[in-house]
Amino acid sequence: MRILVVEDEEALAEAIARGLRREGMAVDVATDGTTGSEKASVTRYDVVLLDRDLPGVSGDDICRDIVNSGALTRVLMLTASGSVTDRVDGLSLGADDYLAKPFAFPELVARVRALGRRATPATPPLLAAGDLRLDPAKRVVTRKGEPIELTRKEFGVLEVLLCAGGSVVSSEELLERVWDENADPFTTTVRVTVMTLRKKLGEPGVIDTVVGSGYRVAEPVRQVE
Amino acid sequence: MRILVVEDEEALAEAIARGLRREGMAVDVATDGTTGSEKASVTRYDVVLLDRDLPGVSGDDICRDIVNSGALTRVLMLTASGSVTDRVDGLSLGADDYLAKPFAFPELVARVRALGRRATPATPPLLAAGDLRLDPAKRVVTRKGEPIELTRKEFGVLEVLLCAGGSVVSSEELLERVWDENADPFTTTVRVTVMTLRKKLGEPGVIDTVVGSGYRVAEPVRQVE
DNA sequence: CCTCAACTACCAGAATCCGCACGTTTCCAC
DNA sequence: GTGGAAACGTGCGGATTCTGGTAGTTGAGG
Repeated sequence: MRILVVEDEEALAEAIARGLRREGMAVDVATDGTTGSEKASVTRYDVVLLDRDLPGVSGDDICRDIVNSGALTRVLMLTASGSVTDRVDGLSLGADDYLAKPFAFPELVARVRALGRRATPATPPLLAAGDLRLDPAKRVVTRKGEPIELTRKEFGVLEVLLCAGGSVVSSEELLERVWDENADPFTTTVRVTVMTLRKKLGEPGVIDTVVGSGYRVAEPVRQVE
Repeated sequence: MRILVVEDEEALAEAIARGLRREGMAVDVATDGTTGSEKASVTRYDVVLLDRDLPGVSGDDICRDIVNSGALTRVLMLTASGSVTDRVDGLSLGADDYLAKPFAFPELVARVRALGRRATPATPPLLAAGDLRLDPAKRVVTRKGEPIELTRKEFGVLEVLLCAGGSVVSSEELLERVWDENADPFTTTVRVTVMTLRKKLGEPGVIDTVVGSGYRVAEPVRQVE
């Protein structure tokens, strides 16, 4: 497993590196944000251990870069502050996990391992199609920068459609994924929700109907900041 | 996003479920390990929230089952004990994340969301023959880059023929694979559908007739991406 | 008690499907 | 080759299914 440690405290950085090497991992070290960013863009690391409080380029920026690059690299954020809001912020930036200093070393190893095991690429936290933007963490949808108020179900439907990346999603699957197990299989509520959703999203239409199959987003779906 | 909460303390389970629902997720609840295991094996959840200390079937066992099933489902382990060894154990069992009780709710939400983002299924390959392209997921067919609108049956027939890779497919087999079990065996609808399909695909002809045997695609079939 | 998301019921219009009738091609026996 | 039968292609109209849309009801949460 290929690891990058970005940490400005040199002693700590080396200690972590030594410990992880003992666990059989290949560890590189960067002691400032700039070289960390460079190394991350050159080498395909499995996991990047990222100190959030870096001088120069901040850990948040590096995290964003890595996530946006679409690489398979996982980010484990390290921070001195262990407050809950900080954690939430870190995760919504696209970090895959979060660990507060001081931490126990076995826990660090376990989390790095857990991240390395994950094969599927990390999805950046913002979905976009055309001039439409959806932020799953903030639960905000905008079109041409204008915010659009959606109900929970409407948001859920749009999120599933965008996550599908333009593939057709049947109303059965929408029901399955947005509603819970008590949903009546014969309900027409999906259709109604799609309709109100379309009305709120406005022109030109974002959601295509594929008769007999389901719905899909018309514009190509991108993953941005 | 489809979530399962397995937690024996009913009050806590419902509190979690309510909170996650407010975030727009579709949440099912199981208050013991057995039903939890059953539900997890029936429904394709994005994330399973798993209490480790369950009466009956333990959380560890359920976690193992889910991981072994090869499903895309992610597991977030919940536990009363916050000791480091426990955390390490949980993660090495295949859980994707770990949270110690008591936890702050925003953090739970952030972690669930981070896990749910990763559950994106693999994209099936594109089928191509000559200048014809078929995307099974997006349900899109193009010729020379120009999109062609097909009905469900037409698309199904073309898909089966392309999947056959140029081999002859009898109209009986087409009927069997594209239509449902109630299809009249003496129907002429396959012939009609093949006709409209040919008309839409245009010249030069893509589908050959093998008199007495069935149909096949003329050009060699490739898989591209 | 009020508000609003969520849902059901229902209708109208459109797309799709499919049987039927008939024309055309292929194949084989002679 | 030639005649005929079987298999295949094709246009049409009705039946069916599917979808968009409206209005009103229910129920949870504040």
